[in-house]
Amino acid sequence: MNKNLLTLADCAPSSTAEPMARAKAEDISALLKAVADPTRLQILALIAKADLQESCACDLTGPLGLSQPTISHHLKKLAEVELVEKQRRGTWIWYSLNKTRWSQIAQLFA
Amino acid sequence: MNKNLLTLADCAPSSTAEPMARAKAEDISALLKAVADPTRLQILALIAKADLQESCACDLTGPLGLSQPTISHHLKKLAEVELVEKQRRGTWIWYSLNKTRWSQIAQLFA
DNA sequence: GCTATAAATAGACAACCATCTATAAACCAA
DNA sequence: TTGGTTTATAGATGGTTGTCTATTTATAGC
Repeated sequence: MNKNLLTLADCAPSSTAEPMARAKAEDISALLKAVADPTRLQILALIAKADLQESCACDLTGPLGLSQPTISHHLKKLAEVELVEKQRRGTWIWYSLNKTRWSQIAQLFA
Repeated sequence: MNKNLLTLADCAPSSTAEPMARAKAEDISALLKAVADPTRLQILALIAKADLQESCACDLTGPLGLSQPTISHHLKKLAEVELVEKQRRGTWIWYSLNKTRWSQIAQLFA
């Protein structure tokens, strides 16, 4: 996933050649699906604006008006594609953005 | 949608303030959902690599192994969020990428 | 008008997903 | 160990969506 979508298309020799490999399309799709949810976009924005750019899950339920398991579910989805990272400090688990992964998405559309 | 997601977060004064407006999150989500599908990513790549960077729907069914209505369905989704544009020339309808819209996505993750 | 081709629509169906409640697991402090 | 707090998991449910077949609409040529 080191080339963007448009240049990826150039890998094939002609306009009637094979399409982008399905497996690669599914990889990119999985990453984008994780971001393409309104609640997860709000979660990412909340983390980004928090002090030290990290939040614990319990700080997200209130502003978003969602149950704790629902927030946990979304954070798991974001962690699965490595868009957020978790770090346990005592009772709390702190979530932060993986900016490398973030900019990889930007590269896809550059 | 003229600021990216991370700076959008800065609009709020403190870490306990309101989250990103739900309506805005849903707008961005709708755009990203349109791209976050493996078949639609393949369609976009096929259009990008085609001669003159445009394809008619009938050129997509073969390489992707999908029915004509399914391709039509995906092209409609992409057109709804203005990621592709359509132009009728006789019997065929030619689809091309809206690169302005494309780069707007890149801006979100810049 | 008739026929052929391209694209869109309608309707059906299976798979996926966001959310909830209820419960369990992990951790800290007495 | 007991109790309180935070996070994760299990299971259920309603809504969304990708795909298909069948049909309709639009255009071109005879």
